[in-house]
Amino acid sequence: MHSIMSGVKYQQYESFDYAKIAAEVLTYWNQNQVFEQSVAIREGSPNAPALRFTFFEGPPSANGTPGIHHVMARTIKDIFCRYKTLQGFQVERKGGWDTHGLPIELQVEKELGITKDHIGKPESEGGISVEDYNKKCRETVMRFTDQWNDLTQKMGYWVDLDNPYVTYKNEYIESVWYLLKQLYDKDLLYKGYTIQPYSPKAGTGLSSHELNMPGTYKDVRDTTVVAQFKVKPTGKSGFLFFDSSDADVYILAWTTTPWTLPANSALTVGKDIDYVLVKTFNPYTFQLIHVVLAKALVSRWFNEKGHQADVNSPAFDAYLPNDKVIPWAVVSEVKGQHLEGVEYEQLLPYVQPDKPAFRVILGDFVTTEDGTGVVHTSPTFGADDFRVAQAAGIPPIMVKDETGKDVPIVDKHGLFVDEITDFAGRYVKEEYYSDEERADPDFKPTDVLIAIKLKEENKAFRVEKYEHPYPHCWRTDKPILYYPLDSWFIRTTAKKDRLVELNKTINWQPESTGTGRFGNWLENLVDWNLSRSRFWGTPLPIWRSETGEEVCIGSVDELKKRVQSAQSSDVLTDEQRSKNNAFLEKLGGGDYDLHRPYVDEVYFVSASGRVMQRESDLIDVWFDSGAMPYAQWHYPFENQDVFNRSFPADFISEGVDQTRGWFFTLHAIAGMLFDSVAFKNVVSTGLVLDKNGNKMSKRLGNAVDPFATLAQYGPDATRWYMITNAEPWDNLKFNTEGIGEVQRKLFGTLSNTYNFFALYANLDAFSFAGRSIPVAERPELDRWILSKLQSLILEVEEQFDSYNPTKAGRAVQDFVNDQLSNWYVRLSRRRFWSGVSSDGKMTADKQAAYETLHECLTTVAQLMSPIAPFYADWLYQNLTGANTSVHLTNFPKAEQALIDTELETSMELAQDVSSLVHSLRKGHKLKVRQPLSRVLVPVLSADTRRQIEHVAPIIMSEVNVKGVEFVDDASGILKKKVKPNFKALGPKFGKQIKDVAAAITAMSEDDLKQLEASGSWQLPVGVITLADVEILTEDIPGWLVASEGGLTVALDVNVTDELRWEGIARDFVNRIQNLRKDRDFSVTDKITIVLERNDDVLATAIEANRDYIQQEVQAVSLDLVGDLNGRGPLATEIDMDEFQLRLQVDKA
RNA sequence: GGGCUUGUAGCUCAGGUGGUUAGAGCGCUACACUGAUAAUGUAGAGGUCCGUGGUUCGAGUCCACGCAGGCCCA
Repeated sequence: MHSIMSGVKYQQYESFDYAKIAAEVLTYWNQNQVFEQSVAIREGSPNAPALRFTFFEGPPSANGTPGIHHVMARTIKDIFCRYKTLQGFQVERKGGWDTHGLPIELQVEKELGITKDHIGKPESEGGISVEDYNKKCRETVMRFTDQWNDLTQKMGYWVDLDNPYVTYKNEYIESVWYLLKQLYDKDLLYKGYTIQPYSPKAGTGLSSHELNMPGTYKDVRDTTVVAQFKVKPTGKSGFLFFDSSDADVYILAWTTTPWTLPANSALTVGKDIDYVLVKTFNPYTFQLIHVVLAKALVSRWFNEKGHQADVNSPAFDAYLPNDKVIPWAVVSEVKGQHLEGVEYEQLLPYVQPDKPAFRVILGDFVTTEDGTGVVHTSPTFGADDFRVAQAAGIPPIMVKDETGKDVPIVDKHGLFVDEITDFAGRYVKEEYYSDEERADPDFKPTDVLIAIKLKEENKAFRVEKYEHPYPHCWRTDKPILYYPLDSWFIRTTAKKDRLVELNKTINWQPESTGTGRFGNWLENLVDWNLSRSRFWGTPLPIWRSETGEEVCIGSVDELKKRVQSAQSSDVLTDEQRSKNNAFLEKLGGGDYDLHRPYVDEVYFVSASGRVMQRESDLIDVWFDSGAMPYAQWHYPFENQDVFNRSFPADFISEGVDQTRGWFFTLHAIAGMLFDSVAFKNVVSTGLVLDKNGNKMSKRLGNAVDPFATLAQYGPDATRWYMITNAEPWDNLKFNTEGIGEVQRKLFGTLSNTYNFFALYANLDAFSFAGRSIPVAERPELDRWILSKLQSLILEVEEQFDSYNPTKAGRAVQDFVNDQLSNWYVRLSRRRFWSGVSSDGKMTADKQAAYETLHECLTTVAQLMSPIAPFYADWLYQNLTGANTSVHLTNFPKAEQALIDTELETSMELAQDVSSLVHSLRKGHKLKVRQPLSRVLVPVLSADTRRQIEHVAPIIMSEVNVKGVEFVDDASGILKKKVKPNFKALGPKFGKQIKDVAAAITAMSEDDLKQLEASGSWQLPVGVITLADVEILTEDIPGWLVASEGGLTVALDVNVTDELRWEGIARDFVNRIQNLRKDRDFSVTDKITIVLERNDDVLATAIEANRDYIQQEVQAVSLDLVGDLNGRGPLATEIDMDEFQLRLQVDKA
């Protein structure tokens, strides 16, 4: 931007550099601490306590660089905080950093060139101590803080970065521990197990990312079994026996892991899958059987040659053992949901469950892609199995270990336990045996032995080898097992109903995320698995003895007391005692650390005199972030008052991907411990995609650099584009060209409008000092734009209040472009450059114009300031001249009294009529500079007539006609047209509507007159009234007519001599103005004109409009001479349509 | 595979409760304006409203089933 003319009231600019404007405003904010002020000025007094609006910042992780989507997310947050500030609320926003978690650990592993296995190993083996490793994590996690802070500043996100909460700080962890202890005391924190990938040979669980490493999945040939589960004849299963002629009924289930069959406790079917009962023979025992499997998979297991249409086909009787083709026939068909609850006999009854099991349940993961459409379910060896079994109340098959604890039937080495008598001590996977053992000719894998046993017992329908991909441990290269591993859980299911209830009080934007995605998630809640087997995170504050005595620690003080009391017992070893001492010393010195390994080296003594050690788990980082409402204030150890006044949050906003992340953890903790929501309003935002709709990724190179974007376009246009282009919850296809468009369209127009104002205001030394001309006394146009302005304020306020920044922004944009710039300013231009009365004072009209435009611009600056904070401040301060930031003002209050809907309607008619006239002129090549005598507007109602009369002068000047005339019905020259009003006719005539519509369209003019006169009209099918039709005029015979949307105008295109002369005069003025401009004359320079008289028509036209011309071009003289030759070098020739102007123009 | 979501002009998007002629901006074409001027205005062209069925006198809009993209979860 380049400022010209300094030392005037309103700064004028030659050009606009929006990025530079933002940078200057940022400096201003920082120098004047505007953000701090914006919070401070809303501080209440004892008599008038502050209205508070609480916002929670979802902490970003600073271990990566910020992307353009962060600009989007933070713009949303910023908008509503700024808006509420304008509304008079005090909005404190504490920043925060998410510092724990797997991504950070993985990054550190990568940078150190190590794997998880190296952590905690001695250096001599190439390892790194947990202490050093965590130190590295701590350094890494804040590495890009500077970049983040820089972005925060440059994009104009107001948040307190000086006192952020940091999740790795001791105070934060202590608060988290407090919360965990609260849960523990309410019996909402317990130790259970989950099914996880586990490598028996490595003796360790694998994380999902370890499972995703390349080469993990390998094709293997496994022995697979279709097992026959014998149905018990009960009321539930009766229908299966109805047609089975006393033969046994079996449900078929396929498994690629036969070793899990002794742990079977349920069969899972799909609710909507079709199943059939098939009569056939077992291929190994040749017994007649009836089996149940999915209809879609019949052909997978049965040979088409054996198909019998009839259940009683003689083929069944003719069947002999070992016949190649086994006959089969479909007996009946049933939906999966009707199989639910059917009971069956335990397949391999080695171990009895402690609750009823062995029945059919429903699961959403069942497919008919392969197998039999029935899934053999063993809750100890499958994650899906575990989940559906738990939901259906089916117990797992477990045995007791030596300490009395429930354990699965396969031990941690991959061996069957003693209870599985036939296979006790055998590895479940043949790959776990050594190569030598497998080389023995008599060696048989356990799966095969199981298959043989099943065949012999008439429990196997098919045994076959099958090749499929199976995950392997990347360390040992052996197949993994899905295996139950210890985990700590939060019993969210216990509070599910309350969480669902509380959710209904939250205002979700968009609503569907709350009712749908989040609501469904709550409805199907499972217990929250807190455990993570990692190093850098909040340690689980639970200590346990070998016999299961437990204590949960809820504060540093409690920890200290526990350690101290342990020191006074004689149970600890010397080493444990000295570790404890070391910790106590650090605690005393204040330089303690609640992370691993330090808390692992703290030992308690239980009531029964046993050593207690910390459970090695860390907690899910999501608990960290969900704990921020409390932990950010170190609640309840400090700041109880701050917490109490700022909980729950009024507003939060994050990406929709956080639904099950932050949104949930906030909600769960608040609901379970405080019986409250954590937030009242939430905006979940969509993704920022590239301009082709693809996900942005650094790898693909289509990621947009936020710093480059902000540098090129400035933050205001960038923010405005992001907000107004798509609603925040829709995905945004980010295209930088769109920012350019916003810049030209909105900011360019607005800047031009401001500059226009400044130019003339400075010339006239206008200075805004409130409304000196009462609005009621201002011209139509002023009252109209002020009315529009009030409507805009209401609209913007409503949209911001309902958390829709997109509609708020679009409303401002429409006002600026369509109403203010394109109509108000364009039509008012003349008022700004004329209008000085004889005594040199401004006329009231001009004063009104300045005041009106000024008010519109300052109000717009306020309305747009939440979205475009820098530019709005710049504009506001330019306009007010005061050194007061727009962000410290109060949101404008709409003045209802100024809203004149009648006037707004009138002006709309003026715009429509003008548009139609332009269209007509264009069609007849009559340019606007050629004056015409009149437009004719047919009006059927007095209202419309009055409304247009109001704005007739505006129409006349806009389309350059001498008059606006009306024709009404009485004139008799209108040709009317009638159209059916379907909305009214529909309910009345229903199916007959087509006939009615045809009859109405066919009405003659006489018919129409009768309808108008009597108010009703008889049709063959019934009576219609005036309300059932729409009557409009579309034509005036003999006139040039255009119509649109029920409005019709006719234009008198007859150009009289006078009109023609005036048109020529206008053209002449135009050419002179061009000339003035070419010669760089100043706006105030007076001139003399000498014109050669070379055409009579031209001369007549000039003479006839001499006064007008001289005034327009500020000519003190206008002489027509016979011949310009010889009058000097300044003579000019200009083409003007059919004329050739030869003239000389000089400064007077 | 499940839940949620999106699909309207070349591009980005509007289109309360169903009403017969589906809109805007950008881009494109033409013209105008030239005292807001690297600005501005006006007009025009441009559509299988993702598809198929259904409900209805009438569907971009309601219902069902699909197709394609996206997010989350398996």
